[in-house]
Amino acid sequence: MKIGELAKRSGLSAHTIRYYERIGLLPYADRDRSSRRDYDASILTWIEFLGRLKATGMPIREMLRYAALREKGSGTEAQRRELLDQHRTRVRAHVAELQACLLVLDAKIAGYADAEKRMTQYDTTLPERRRKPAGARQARAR
Amino acid sequence: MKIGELAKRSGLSAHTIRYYERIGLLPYADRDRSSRRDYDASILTWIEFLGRLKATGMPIREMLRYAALREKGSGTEAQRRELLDQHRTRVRAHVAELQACLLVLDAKIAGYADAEKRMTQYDTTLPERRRKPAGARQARAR
DNA sequence: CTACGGGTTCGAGCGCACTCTAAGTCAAGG
DNA sequence: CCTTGACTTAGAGTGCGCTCGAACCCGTAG
Repeated sequence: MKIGELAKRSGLSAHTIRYYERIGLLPYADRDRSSRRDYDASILTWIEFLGRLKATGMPIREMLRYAALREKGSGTEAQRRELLDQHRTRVRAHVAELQACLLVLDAKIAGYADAEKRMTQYDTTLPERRRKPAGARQARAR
Repeated sequence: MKIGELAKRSGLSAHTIRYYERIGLLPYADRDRSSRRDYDASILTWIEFLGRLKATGMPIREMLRYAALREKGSGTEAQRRELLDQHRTRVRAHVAELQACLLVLDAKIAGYADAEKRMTQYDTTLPERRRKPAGARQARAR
């Protein structure tokens, strides 16, 4: 598989794939006789996993540490597990934080929704928004 | 409250506070007669809310849109609600993605934990890690 | 009076993660 | 043979969100 094909399949750009190889996130790819990268489908699994790490906010620096351990092969499993374990802890904390923020967001949005409802009912500030009082209660529901 | 005090209370640096004012994320602060910023405690509420937006990944560009609507005052509630509502949707999606990634991470970690356990039991690669076979099953539990 | 510990402005610099450009190589199709 | 288009490299540029430095100002304590 050439780099263009891999780009399509992985969702990364060819530029990014070369960049990842340059910094050591992807292993140095075999080249054909005209020095073009030729990939094995198995690289996709690795790219996909890198994507998960990235999606969960792992900085490239740390992915590099993981990639290096992986390259090094057996004997590094405990360190790899440790690294992922620590990352998981951070991700869990992050999810918890997001959920807390969502509650705040919910409250804020509910506040605005209330304000809107009141406006529609009593017509305090936006005359052009007036509706028949009877139907106003349901207005703008989403 | 002077900028240093606000920095301490808000967790932002004085540099960042000035930067936020410069770009319009914080309202232009009143100055004392020697042109130093003098803050009202109420700014903390706003900074805290900005922190939530930031924590949930809202780019500054969009916080600026929200801040501008807020400055503009009443009549912008519907737009503010809309903005926050869209953001909430994105955050929820992001949380879902993180949770999916966590499952992958869990599986990967479990895989490594298994490998370690097997190593400890059969002593294949790391002799210095050997333990009495009888107790090895429970080793390294977390 | 002077030193110090804040503060001020403006603009430059940084770290991250790409993203793109320029100039060149190569293989296949018309 | 010539064009096309996908590839190669090294290195420069981008966008984001700060972060810092330089030079200066000001009020108070010793």
